[in-house]
Amino acid sequence: MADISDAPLFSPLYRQIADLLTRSLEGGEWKPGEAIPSETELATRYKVSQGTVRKAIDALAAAHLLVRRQGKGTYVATHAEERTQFRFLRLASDDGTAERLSRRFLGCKRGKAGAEVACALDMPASQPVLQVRRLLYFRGAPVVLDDLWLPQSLFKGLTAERLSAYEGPLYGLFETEFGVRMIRAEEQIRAVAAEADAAALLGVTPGAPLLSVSRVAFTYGDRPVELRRGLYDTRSHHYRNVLS
Amino acid sequence: MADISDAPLFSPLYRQIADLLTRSLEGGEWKPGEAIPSETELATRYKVSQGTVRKAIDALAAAHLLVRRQGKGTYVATHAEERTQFRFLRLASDDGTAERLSRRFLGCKRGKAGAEVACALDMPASQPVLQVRRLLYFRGAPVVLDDLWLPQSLFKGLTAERLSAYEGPLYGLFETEFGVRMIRAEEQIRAVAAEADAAALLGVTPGAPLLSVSRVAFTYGDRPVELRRGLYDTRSHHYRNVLS
DNA sequence: AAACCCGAATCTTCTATAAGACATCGGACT
DNA sequence: AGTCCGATGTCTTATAGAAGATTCGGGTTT
Repeated sequence: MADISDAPLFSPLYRQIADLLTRSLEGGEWKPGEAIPSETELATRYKVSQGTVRKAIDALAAAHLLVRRQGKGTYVATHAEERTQFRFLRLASDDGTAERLSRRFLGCKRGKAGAEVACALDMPASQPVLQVRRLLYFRGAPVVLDDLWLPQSLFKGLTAERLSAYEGPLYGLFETEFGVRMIRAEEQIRAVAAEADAAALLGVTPGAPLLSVSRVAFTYGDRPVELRRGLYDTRSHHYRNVLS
Repeated sequence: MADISDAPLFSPLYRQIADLLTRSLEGGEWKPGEAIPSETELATRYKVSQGTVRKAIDALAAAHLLVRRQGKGTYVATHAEERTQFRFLRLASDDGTAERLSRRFLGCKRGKAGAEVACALDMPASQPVLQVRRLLYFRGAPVVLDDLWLPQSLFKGLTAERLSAYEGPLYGLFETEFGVRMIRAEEQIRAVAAEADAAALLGVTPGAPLLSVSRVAFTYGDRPVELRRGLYDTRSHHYRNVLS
């Protein structure tokens, strides 16, 4: 059984507990969507008070690793069910209507990481990577062209068929099928002119301004596991951001 | 003296205290940069325990309304001093170097709010507004062209001279000179083609892709008090965002 | 005499714990 | 089928002590 001595010393007790919980989450002791043990149960397990466990859980809930439900329990956060997939897709329609979005996968090929991809994913160059290309449609019209790069080591067996078959957000697939849970992401946004191929796929004129969104997504331990570059047609949609 | 009875009933005690504190902040009982009374002092004032006051302060600190400093006290957050003006300006250089930014004000004229501006600022159309235009320079080169619309009722006496004279972030000026503190902002980002005048000011070719950032900034009570539209040259800079 | 160093006192926020209130759900009972 | 009720979660509040920051004064050094 886990014990306090596993955690780094000279750190507040509740933080040590939070680290232990994070490690259990990372190790898959509790799967996404499941409930973790109750606060009192964890308190007896770690030999601390319920309030201390609570404060540790508070920190993880603030980081969206856990979700609290009063009276029911505390659950491992998941991308599979949450309708807030808009936590990672920040595109919204100008008229504010919630639109059904569909998608189409254009390709899924194996290759070796170039310098840029290797750098972003913090891996040696020419490591095997998986490249995926897809289109997102809002109300039937193509709006987003996404290119993804994934380390093959983590996503063995990922094929275009499995991508097309899975319903729900991509990060839900990664989580349930490959045990890779995205925690956090950083994006770099710029305006670019549409190249010929992207313009054709998005139905815009070549040279038209597009939003370029480069994302690196991280899993536990701040390990980068996905590089994504999206091109957004922002004529009737926009990237929404909240500064708080 | 304030009392619990001022707060809405049937809400957790710590939230009631948080609301009272927010009202005091809004009313200017403690000015930005100043320290608020200690937790124990507030506890005796509101007739609750120190821990409850603490939890209320925690909530306001999480919303960046207050800043805690262990051993010293809790301070009212301010835009005037914080070097994290990059909480609202998310532009970063591609090479990661921290650059000194300078600015130049191009104009400051009075007028009446058009339909769009009035809608964004939640005011009747044709209300008097102030329009400001400025350029931001990174390393001597123009990168951002900003247009601001402000309700004249809140910013009486704001002139181009005062804008140029003030050192530090614009929101610091608003806060210290006009008592308007920005709490939160929402941005809509899109890619647009440079118009002739913007292209000339930013030193890009007309039609070049630019990042368009429309921001509505809110003060206490979620009252919108600023509309801002920025055009960013993203050839060697990018808008940085963190999804967490 | 002036400058400096170093604790004690006393502020502050931070941590840990305990006890009771509130929410949810399922089974027993009417 | 509807209602009550208890078991089991989280949520709220309270309290005591620990840890960090500042001030101030006495002692030492320059």
